[in-house]
Amino acid sequence: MNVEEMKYFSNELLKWYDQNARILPWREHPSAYRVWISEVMLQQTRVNAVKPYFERFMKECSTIQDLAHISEDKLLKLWEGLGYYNRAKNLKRAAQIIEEKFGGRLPSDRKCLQSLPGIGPYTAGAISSIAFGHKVPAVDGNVLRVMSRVLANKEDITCTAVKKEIEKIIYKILPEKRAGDFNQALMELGAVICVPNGAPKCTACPLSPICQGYQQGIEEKLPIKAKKKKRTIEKKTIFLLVYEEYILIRQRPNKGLLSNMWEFPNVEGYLSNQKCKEKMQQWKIDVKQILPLNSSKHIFTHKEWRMIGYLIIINKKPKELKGIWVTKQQILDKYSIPSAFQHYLKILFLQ
DNA sequence: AAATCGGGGAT
DNA sequence: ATCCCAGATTT
Repeated sequence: MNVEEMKYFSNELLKWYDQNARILPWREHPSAYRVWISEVMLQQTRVNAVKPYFERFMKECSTIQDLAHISEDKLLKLWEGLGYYNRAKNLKRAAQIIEEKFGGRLPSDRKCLQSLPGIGPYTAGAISSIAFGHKVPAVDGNVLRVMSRVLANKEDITCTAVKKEIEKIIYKILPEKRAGDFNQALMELGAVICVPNGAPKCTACPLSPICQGYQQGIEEKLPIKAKKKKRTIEKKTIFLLVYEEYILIRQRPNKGLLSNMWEFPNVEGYLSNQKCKEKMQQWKIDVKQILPLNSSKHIFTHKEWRMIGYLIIINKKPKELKGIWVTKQQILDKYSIPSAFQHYLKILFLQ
């Protein structure tokens, strides 16, 4: 791209953004804290999914100081259902570091931001440019797609080298004045016009006159991405253990998948009705009634849980069982249960 | 470089 | 079913 085209790129993109920017909660009085929280929530997560979480989070935890001292229960509850729960833990850790080492204020420098947990190359660039106006790129999936089309670049955008190459090009195009708007505009264009999976809306695109992919008629073949590997399948049997108005839940380990989230007791594999009875004996549970429940499945990025379940009404609270007995209300108020268990959680609430 | 980590909406 | 999302971190 020559200098003229880069000027055109920047000018037309900003002009388009001025007329088409969506009204989003984090764009209202965008403090560094609000930009930070929104950008972390938006990692691999769609705008519409984030909106309600962002507004609730800001009500319940409106400053860095609040965040540095929030309880884990409350933090996970605010994040419940959003996914990638390490994001929430990293937010709190970063808030504590910001209090200790940065005087309670977010740094503006990109490299400095990137030293904080949960803030990588993209998020550091986004905060630095959007909240502080620094001239730094913020290259996310949208930007990679838009640029691979504009440049008709047929390299694999999942490669680190290609990402760095795009960052360099963006840096050259970035305007001195409105770097934050430019970065947001490029992402917005990717989300609204230069969409993935099928036909981008090139006739409505301000960059089509300089888009090489469009002019070569290969825009729908771009970007090039390596194929993902298949998901592994895991079978599980879920137990809804109910004693009077209490239900047994347990906390997952603090590492790995859904770490520190709460779940219903479960075992690997499908247990028959008979094997389920035996398992209850093994756990020394005084069973009153066993009811088989409908199967359910939950798809993660890299694995798939196929589940069956049993509703088990019991006569006495067993002592030595791992977990805690809670009411439905306590689950709603305090304990975070991931969406994977939604099917069985719903059954519980029908009881 | 590849694997891990969630959940949901669009196609 | 597959893809992808305002990615980061660990292996």
